[in-house]
Amino acid sequence: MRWTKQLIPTLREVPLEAEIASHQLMLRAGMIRRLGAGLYTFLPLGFRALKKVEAIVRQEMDRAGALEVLMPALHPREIWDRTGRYDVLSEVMFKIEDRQGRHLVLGPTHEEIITDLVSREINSYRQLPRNFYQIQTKFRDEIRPRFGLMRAKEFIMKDAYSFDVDWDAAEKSYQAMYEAYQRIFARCGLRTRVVEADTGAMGGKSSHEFMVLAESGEDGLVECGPCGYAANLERAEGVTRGETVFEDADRENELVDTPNMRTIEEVSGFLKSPPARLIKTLIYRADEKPVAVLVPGDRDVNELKVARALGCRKLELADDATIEEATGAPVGFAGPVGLDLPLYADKKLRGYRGAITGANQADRHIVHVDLERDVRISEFHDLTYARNGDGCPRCDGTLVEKRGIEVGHVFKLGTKYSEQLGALYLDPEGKQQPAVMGCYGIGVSRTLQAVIEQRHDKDGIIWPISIAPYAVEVLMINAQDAETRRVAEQITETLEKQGVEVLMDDRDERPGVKFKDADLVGVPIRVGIGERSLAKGAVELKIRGQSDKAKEVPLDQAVAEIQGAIRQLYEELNASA
RNA sequence: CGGGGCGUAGCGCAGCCUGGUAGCGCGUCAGCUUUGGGAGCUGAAAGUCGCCGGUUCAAAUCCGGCCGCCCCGACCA
Repeated sequence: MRWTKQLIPTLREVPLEAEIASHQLMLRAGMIRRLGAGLYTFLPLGFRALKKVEAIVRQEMDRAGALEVLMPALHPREIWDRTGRYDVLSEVMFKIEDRQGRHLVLGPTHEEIITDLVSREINSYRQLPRNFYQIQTKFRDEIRPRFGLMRAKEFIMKDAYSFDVDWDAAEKSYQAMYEAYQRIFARCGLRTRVVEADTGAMGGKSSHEFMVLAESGEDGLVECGPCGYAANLERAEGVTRGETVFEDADRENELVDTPNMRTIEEVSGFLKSPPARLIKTLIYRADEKPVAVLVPGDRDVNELKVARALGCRKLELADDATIEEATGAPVGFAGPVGLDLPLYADKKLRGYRGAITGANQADRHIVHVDLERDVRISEFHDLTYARNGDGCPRCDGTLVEKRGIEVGHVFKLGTKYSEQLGALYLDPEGKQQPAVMGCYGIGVSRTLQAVIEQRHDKDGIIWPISIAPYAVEVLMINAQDAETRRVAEQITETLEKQGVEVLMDDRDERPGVKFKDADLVGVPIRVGIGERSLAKGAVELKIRGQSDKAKEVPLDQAVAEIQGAIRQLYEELNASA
């Protein structure tokens, strides 16, 4: 392919709309263009790379025995009502009406659709296990789309759904997908970390996320070096090794004046006590009923954990009026002593003595609080976010906090959907059983961008050979030189005949422009054709991201060398897998 | 949805406070010169100044409303 026949609108300047490196580079390298918030067109280069990722996903899913299907993106509302998820996912679903006034949604995910299909088509244990997957566009009304393809309203996803006769069999299906995912991401040149994760609105028993470590990642995670424990911050449990008994722990509790001191910071400073000594008391509405949540003053509440501990569907911080009504004091002075609400305390507060809490009176706090002596806690749970330096819940190690981009998520779903939608089969005894399900997602378009986020330098993208839009770029240093053109065209043609994807930069531009664009676009193997080396009967070979200077290769060996370089790049990729 | 910011040529921006001819850099097109890491000169095309309304002799500029985008937060398979 000639550059002059392609559309590769590279940008010299950084577009204002892009914040993170991968987003900037996708725009600058002419891979994508924005249509609206969270909506992107793939230009030829971006689409080529995307198709490479898809091809790897297909190969590995097929290899793992999954069967490719294609389901509609548009769904009748009724199917979502059958599982109650029309309400659960209501906010993220795009809803539309057809001219008959029928209610339709644009699918944010496809559990209902595939389970409905399986309920009709699979009836016997002899037909199990089966795993169906598709690569398709998903629609989610994200509150805030950002970072280009990272969080878009419309994005490409590979989703797979496994159906098994029982939990043991389902576990095998899960393992097969887990391993397929490892291979997929390795083949994309990504270093990923697998973490325990929250199942969220998917429901189900447990799940693992595949994270691409990156500073710009939207997800926080912690990991423990010694034992390998790793979990999404939404789920991670950190063990505190901090003290729970503070000075004057044995004294009776007493009221102290704390005029206008409402925040942990203010009270901590005013009373000259570390924030950890304070007990933060937050009033929530759990399914409309007020409850109090207690956590150490230096900790943040993890509302997902609270909701799970309480078993409530809807959890929100109470408004000021509710707080005043529940505590009898203005906001900022709530405390558990004498508070007539269900009290849910974070585990780390166990044994807290000599602590400080709000007094449920304006401008007052209570000191020397002994949680066991002075308060009747309803339940202790893990209710806070883990953080850097916390103890590992599995071993003696210490947790390290990192950031990551979630590119894959595998769930053990169980029988939730199969029961609700009647995906039942007859076992050998003729008894009806619900299929045990798993579901497995890969954000395909996001994965593409994650590769760039992880593999770039100041000059541009460094594609792994496996998903590069082209494997080789043949660069005419002076496109007006006849011999340059002849050699470039001949090498390009030979390689293309051998099935190599070549981009030939035949633009009549200055060399600098073409070198810069080559680095930006990031094609792995660059073949420079210029008068200087042609005079020596050679061309110049350079691997993107490796060594600064190009290697001169005799003309008659050029194609063989290029093929060798391609092979080597694939080998390196496999070796790191 | 709350807070902040921005909307002027394809991209990046100035002009707005203090109303009066719409500008700069890059890119694009043409010509000449140049040619190994984002060239030089000359010329040219290209803008309903986000939209609607108001004030005014006159609005990119002042006022009101709306829309869009970006950032932070809340939220999120």
